[in-house]
Amino acid sequence: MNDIFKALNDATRREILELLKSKDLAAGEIADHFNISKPSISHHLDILKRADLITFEKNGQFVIYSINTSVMEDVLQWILTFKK
Amino acid sequence: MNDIFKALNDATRREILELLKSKDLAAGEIADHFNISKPSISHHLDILKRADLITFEKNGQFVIYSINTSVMEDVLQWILTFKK
DNA sequence: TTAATATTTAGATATTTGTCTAAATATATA
DNA sequence: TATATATTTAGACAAATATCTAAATATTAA
Repeated sequence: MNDIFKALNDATRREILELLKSKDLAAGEIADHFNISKPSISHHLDILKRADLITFEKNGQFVIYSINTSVMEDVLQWILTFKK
Repeated sequence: MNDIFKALNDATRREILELLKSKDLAAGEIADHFNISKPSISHHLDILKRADLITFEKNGQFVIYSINTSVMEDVLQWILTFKK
């Protein structure tokens, strides 16, 4: 739970998830959406990976990232415990 | 959304919310549950307040804190946009 | 009014975090 | 093989964060 909330606690990372909601993207395509260096985006992707919020697959020289919505279920359940 | 995720990105603050789920508590009662100084807990309460995740009411020399679940609804809706 | 209790504010400090540039690695293509 | 493209790793640095102690503020009670 710690890793998930940590990953979600950054506007850039949340926006990456929004992008991947529409379709899978290569690391470079993701980076192109931001005014942030590629290494920084790579670091954000790493944090999202650790939280298992995204997965990736190597395709030639590209690395294609996909969202993993199953982890969102855990957050959902946690939130629901607060609904009265 | 930023303030909410920031507030939730800390185990102590999430535990404070768990405590308040059961019942309203004074600042000191909350602090008694942790091996952390009262000023630190006061700081955590401040962050939860800013995120509107808790409310408070002064009662004599005590300050009674309550959880505000309505904000959880916003997180819930955000999470749901990822459910396929 | 003085002392005790409850809480917050102020200021300091060590750790974590987000960002950068430069360099390394991996793959594709000429 | 040499060069170009895609991505990550390494290392540095400023800003944010969680914590502490000491002091300030507010309220109650003797």
